[in-house]
Amino acid sequence: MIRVLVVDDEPQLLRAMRINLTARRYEVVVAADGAGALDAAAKHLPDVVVLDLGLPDMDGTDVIAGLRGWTKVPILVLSGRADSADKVDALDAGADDYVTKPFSMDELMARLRALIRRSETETAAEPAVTIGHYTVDLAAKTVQRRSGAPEQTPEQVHLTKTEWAVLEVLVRNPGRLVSGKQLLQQVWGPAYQSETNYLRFYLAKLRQKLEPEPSHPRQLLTEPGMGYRFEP
Amino acid sequence: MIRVLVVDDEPQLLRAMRINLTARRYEVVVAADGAGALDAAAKHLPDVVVLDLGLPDMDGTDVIAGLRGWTKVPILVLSGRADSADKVDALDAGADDYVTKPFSMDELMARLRALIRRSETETAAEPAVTIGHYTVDLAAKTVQRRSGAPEQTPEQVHLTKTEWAVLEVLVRNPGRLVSGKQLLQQVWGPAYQSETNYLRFYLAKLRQKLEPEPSHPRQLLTEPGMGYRFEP
DNA sequence: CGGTCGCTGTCAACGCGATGAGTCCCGCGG
DNA sequence: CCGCGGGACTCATCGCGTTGACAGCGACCG
Repeated sequence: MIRVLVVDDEPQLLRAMRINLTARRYEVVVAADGAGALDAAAKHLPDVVVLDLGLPDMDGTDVIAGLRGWTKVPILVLSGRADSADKVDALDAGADDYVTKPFSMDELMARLRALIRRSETETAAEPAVTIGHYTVDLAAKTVQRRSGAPEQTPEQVHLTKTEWAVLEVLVRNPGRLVSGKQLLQQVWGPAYQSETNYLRFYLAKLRQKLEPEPSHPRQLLTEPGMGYRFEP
Repeated sequence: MIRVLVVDDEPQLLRAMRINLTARRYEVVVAADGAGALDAAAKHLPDVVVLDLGLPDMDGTDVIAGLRGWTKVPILVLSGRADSADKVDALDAGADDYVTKPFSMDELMARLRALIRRSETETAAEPAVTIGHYTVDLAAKTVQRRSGAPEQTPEQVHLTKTEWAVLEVLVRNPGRLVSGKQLLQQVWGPAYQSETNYLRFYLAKLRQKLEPEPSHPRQLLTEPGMGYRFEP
């Protein structure tokens, strides 16, 4: 869940933000002043910060500087002042966006999405799955031996294009049964529905490469007459 | 030098932008319509795009979509329309910021700086990597022989522009598989998707220049049917 | 209880596509 | 005018995908 730190001294605005953000499935952390904002940021490590510049205890740019001293978290600034000099100061201090009050909540949410989208692509971390003695990284397309695995197992395993395609469909449906027809269509295209020998062949290859005992698979399972299943 | 693509159909605004950007040491490329914008982006590979939504030939969000199809370059949208629905549409289409006309040039420049700052921190992670007997410095664009390397290897290696572009994409994704399509689009632009012979040619050149045994690459690896991978 | 059928796992061989390397041509800049 | 880098084409080679055959196993039926 994406965590948003909202910093503002107006309870009404805080409340409105909390309602809107929660409704959009964000996790919300709030702070009412600059010191509280820095504390909350350090404690909760938010994914994005919405910062009102008109805080009672600190200057807005100082809050930005305090955050930028140790984190690159995206900062969206709210301010009642529309003066362009204020905007330039805040942006050059390290803010990523600047919205003047009064603002449209839809626009604010769109700007938040834009910021989150950009910071997400930086840290695009695809979940890694473990099969047998190996760690499978779908994004990097790598299979590495896990630490603690027997020495004679290869350090890295090479999977071919089709092997990846089959494995990916199974791994993306963890614990769920995938019918043979569904697998064939996803990997080979809609025209392939009955070539179950392809599946047998590639499941055998995957089990040989990944399972400790290929003849007694524990994670790449066959459901006779139904299909295949990846058990995480 | 940071390259800015400015897309607008008003010559006056183009002129003003060019003057301001040039004065601030940016390299400026301009386009007057959507088709020209996509062409110019593919040809010049700008570091940031300033895009007017009111273009004569295409809808603004289509231009954004056309760019986002192959590049993550930051996009700052200019628009005469202050309607929040327009802003939401543009931002959700992939824009990073939205400024309504008339605007303050100082503010626009500050917002550009904020976008560039963020995209720089994304890409400027590891400036130096080692390949074979050489140290590759992406920032300085130099390849130097490492200490301890055999004497007969050249002290310095010269890479051409395209060679750098290919190498850079690979090195910026260490250990991850990069598909041939992705490489082609990032280096040659969106129109190139199937010219895999270019890739073979330049990968061969890079391997000849960097790998100790060009015919048995150890770090610039081919994944048959899938793409290429830089192994750190 | 035995036989047969259907499904699955395994294996070897073939053909094709992708890859790597070589060569030529063209445009551009010195 | 020449040299260099980039693009386009060709060809030999290798690995992968495809294909078919065959054995093992369990279920169902006679």
